[in-house]
Amino acid sequence: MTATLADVAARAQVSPATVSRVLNGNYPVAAATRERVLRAVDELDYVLNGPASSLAAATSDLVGILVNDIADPFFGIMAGAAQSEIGGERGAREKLAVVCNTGGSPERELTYLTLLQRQRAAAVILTGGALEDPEHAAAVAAKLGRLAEAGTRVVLCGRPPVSWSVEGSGSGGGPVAATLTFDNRGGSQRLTEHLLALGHRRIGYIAGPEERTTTRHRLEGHRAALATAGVAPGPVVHGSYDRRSGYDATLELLRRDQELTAVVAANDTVALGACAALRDRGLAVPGDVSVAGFDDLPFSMDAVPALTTVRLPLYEAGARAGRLAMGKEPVPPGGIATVHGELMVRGSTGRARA
Amino acid sequence: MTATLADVAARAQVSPATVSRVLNGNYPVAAATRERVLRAVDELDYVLNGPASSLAAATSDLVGILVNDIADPFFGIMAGAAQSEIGGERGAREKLAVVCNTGGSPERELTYLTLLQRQRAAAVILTGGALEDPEHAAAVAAKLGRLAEAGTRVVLCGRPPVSWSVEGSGSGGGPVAATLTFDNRGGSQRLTEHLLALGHRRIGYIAGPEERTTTRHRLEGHRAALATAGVAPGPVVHGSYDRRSGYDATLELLRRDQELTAVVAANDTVALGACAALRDRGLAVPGDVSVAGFDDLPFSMDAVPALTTVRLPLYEAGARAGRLAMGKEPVPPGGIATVHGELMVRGSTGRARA
DNA sequence: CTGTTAGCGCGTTCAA
DNA sequence: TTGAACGCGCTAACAG
Repeated sequence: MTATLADVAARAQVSPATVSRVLNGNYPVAAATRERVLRAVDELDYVLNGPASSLAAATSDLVGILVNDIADPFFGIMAGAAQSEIGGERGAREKLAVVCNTGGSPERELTYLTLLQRQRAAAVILTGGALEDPEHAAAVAAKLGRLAEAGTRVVLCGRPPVSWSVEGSGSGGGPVAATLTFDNRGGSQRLTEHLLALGHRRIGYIAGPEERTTTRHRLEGHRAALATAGVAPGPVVHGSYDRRSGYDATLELLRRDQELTAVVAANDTVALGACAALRDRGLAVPGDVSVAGFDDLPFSMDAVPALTTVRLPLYEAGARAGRLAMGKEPVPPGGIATVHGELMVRGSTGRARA
Repeated sequence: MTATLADVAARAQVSPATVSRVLNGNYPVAAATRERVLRAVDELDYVLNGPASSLAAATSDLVGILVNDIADPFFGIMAGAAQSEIGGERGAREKLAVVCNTGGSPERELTYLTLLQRQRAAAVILTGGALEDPEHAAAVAAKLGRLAEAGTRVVLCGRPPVSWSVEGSGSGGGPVAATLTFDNRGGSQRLTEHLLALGHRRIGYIAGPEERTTTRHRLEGHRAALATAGVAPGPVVHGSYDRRSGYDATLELLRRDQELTAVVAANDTVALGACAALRDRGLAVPGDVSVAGFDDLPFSMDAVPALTTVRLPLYEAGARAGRLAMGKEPVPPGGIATVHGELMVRGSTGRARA
């Protein structure tokens, strides 16, 4: 049988309460007593019963990190960074930082939130773009409200603020403790401006999945740049955030406009697919067609040619979200901070061909 | 305040026990009663208290998936696959599949195992190579033993079987319910044979971190192929599993042997770094030097030239590990199944230059 | 500084 | 098919 607190107490000849106190380290305990207790713990291979502890204390040490696609380094980097800030909490109660993969499915997102609510999670971090379906957005907002009520800290990372219908009194920022939102629109706009400056006038755009905030914002930035320059928008194709999608979409773009001189992709992975498609078509990058991505994932630098893209400080943002979730860092004014991207000009973009 | 089982019972005018029964669906309950209870649950926005439930039932619905590096798709793909098999359990008790990022640190690995033991996890999946340090291996084996004793199913995926000192009676396979091990040695051997067949005789090798099973097995396969062919081993450099490491190691290899005609890398990411280094040195791939990787991650196909590598069925293996952890699939004979890799010959390897 | 006393919210006997 | 009673293992008052 597994040893319990009482067993340890008996062996150390103290009361269960004392054992609890040395384990949690929240109360003063005589050094000698502590010593004895720790020895007993060791001898019995005692491990705290998490559920019992959580039940009694009405809090748990679970922290959930929701990601859309765990196989995508975009999320892996953020999640890993957040986790490293949460796990390392020395001295205090060890938190169990845990990542949940929704696969982009709205149902699974809600399921995971419910499961975390069940566990009375200490905090929840939602990463990446959100679905724009109003019904689902409302369901998530409601869920987050209930989590917050129960004392769970909710942090958003790389996701726009939740629109919170102010139905109650003016409690402030709704259920979300802090939001780190990415400036997808601005980054995308600067990227397209870069292409325009290189003389490109016929630019195809490979957008992400429809109904997603990230997709829309990046597309809006692109269009804003075109509009400002008085350039007519080129063809747009939607797809998922993977390489295959970029490949197929590029062929479709070429079908729609043979004269394209540049392709802007929803992200780096898609951009790589685009490069592959162009090569297979016998088109040189950037000689015939320039290609640009977004995010600046590690592999983008190694592509041939290296990818022009917008660098998002994913690690830093994830780490900050982790600290915010742990209450280790002050919440930004208004609860919202915008994280900006940096244009990285590399070999995949060049002057437009005549 | 959050609603409790008792609140629901009061509203539905039944006993708490009955509510528990409809929620868990393990006992017969009259349809009309169930209906009333479910309505009450809905009206009160009731969510089961996980800790209380786990305490009473002495089991939890948490399943832990340990990975070495969550930002690496190698692990992301396996973890995502496992999670998808675990999450979708319809009808039964919803499991919370959760991934824990050890970052390759032995301490964090043990910490996470303890945390999962605390939570009385239903199952634990350990993915990827293990550290070969005997002390740490023993500590992990002991931990797994305690987990198994407490009823946690332990599954290994992409990791060699734990050597289990048979100290007790012949209980069989030790604490591990099932092991899916990758045939790193065989795959590596076939890869090197491929290079030998192309006429390469001076082959550099970029190994992974020292003291890791994956590193050793892949290196052994490589050496076995050389020995069989009677070819002298070339230079070997160790590094981490990232692109930078591949870049630096390649420069070092060239320093040690100017006449190298091929470089074998610990994995695809490292291979990409190697390609970059060669290019920067003015060497063509595969014209001057052939390059090969391992794993066949999605981006490897898109590299220029596309990477010759060994394809590991990561998704399938992860999914199978997930099913094994859930007891949805029969354990392989002896508790151990070997997953083989497939040699993928692509553009990055060619005939050795004269 | 330490022991005693109550529950935390739920699952699971036992009866009915 | 349902209800009553007990206890899971621990923390948090309150004494001492």
